[in-house]
Amino acid sequence: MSKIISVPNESKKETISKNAAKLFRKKGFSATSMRELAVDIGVEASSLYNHIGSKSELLQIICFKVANDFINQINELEQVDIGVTSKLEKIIRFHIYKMLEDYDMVYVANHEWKHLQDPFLKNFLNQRKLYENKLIELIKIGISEKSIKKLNPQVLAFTILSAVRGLEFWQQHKKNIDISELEKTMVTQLLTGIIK
Amino acid sequence: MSKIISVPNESKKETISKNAAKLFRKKGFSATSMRELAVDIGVEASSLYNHIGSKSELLQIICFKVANDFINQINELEQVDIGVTSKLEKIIRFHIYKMLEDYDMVYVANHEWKHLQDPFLKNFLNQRKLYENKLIELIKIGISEKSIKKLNPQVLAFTILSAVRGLEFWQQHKKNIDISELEKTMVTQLLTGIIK
DNA sequence: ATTAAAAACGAATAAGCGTTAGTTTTGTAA
DNA sequence: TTACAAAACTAACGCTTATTCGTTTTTAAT
Repeated sequence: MSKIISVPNESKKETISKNAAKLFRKKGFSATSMRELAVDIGVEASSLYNHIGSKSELLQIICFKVANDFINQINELEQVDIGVTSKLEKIIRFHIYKMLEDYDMVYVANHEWKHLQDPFLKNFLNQRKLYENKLIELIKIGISEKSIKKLNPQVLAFTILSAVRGLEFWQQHKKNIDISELEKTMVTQLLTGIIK
Repeated sequence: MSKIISVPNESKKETISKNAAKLFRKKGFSATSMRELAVDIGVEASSLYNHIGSKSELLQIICFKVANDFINQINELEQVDIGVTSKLEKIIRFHIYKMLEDYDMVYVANHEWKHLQDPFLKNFLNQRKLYENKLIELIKIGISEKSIKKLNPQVLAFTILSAVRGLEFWQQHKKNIDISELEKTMVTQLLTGIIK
């Protein structure tokens, strides 16, 4: 066939990964074949192996890219000197931004991580638990500072994470609704309800 | 091997379906083989076909069982003469109940429906949209009655649905937290926040 | 123009897939 | 005991899978 076309500043591995993310999201990891991926990229399946090690590696790249992005954001936020509720709002808005920006990858990291193989699977789950715990700690501080209602912090954290994860919905409804209204509504529902 | 053991009042098809739901949840539909399913049930793979038509049929059974349960509940609720916020609370509590009761099936219906084949795929998505629209209509009534804040009803509905979908988390944390506290926290966060 | 590396190709491999066919075993009722 | 149907078995089909191999083409540097 032809050559892999990659935009400048993007390696061929990145090009393949992004196409893989799109397919993994649409069809699921297991139901996506390397031959399908190859067709989308415009090359024979065997040619892909000049750039990647395995199908599994593609999933690793996607999942850990997303995990790192979220971990980095919450780490940076820990340094910033603003109130707990402002931090929660920033976290929610970052999820919204990420979901609209890197939809395919975030979706795959959320839904297809279970097809990672050890040690990557364990590693990924550790990263996720780390993120959850940071969020829970933040909420606990808010409760002790009396800026957040005294409810179960774990449940509050998971409800927020589940709600923002549901932003996958919005990829389909992008046109019907504008982002600022989306952000306002979600922040209000998730935060105003738990702020004294 | 041996025979399929099914509890009384449960057909062998139901037994197979429940085992399939457990596997589909753990490994995904595409990554689950009929041979694995057969091992779990204690029979050869080919023997399954005396009771079911195809692997695909198992997914159909699971997805539409769940869809019908939720549609039925919201239909019954339409007849009841209580306030909008009470109805929303009942819906949230029903989701919590269902997720804890029929975890495997609900999870599969939420995550693996994309592997349904037409016309079942289209049918399932129609059912889901129907449910979403009923919820949105309920919220719109609440807004016009001024019992709910004037926010985007579609976003509010999807945030609720996403949050309750996230109850999958809780299957792992079942021991750490009791259900009544879970329900109270979620209802408070999702409703008190949007109720004037 | 020569050379070496990078990246494409076609063909093949071994394993696993859902499913079918034909046969044998099991359970049930006459 | 006989007879019939239900449900199990073994074996195989045709197909797809990820990946590897050896070879050829393309690209870029000398």
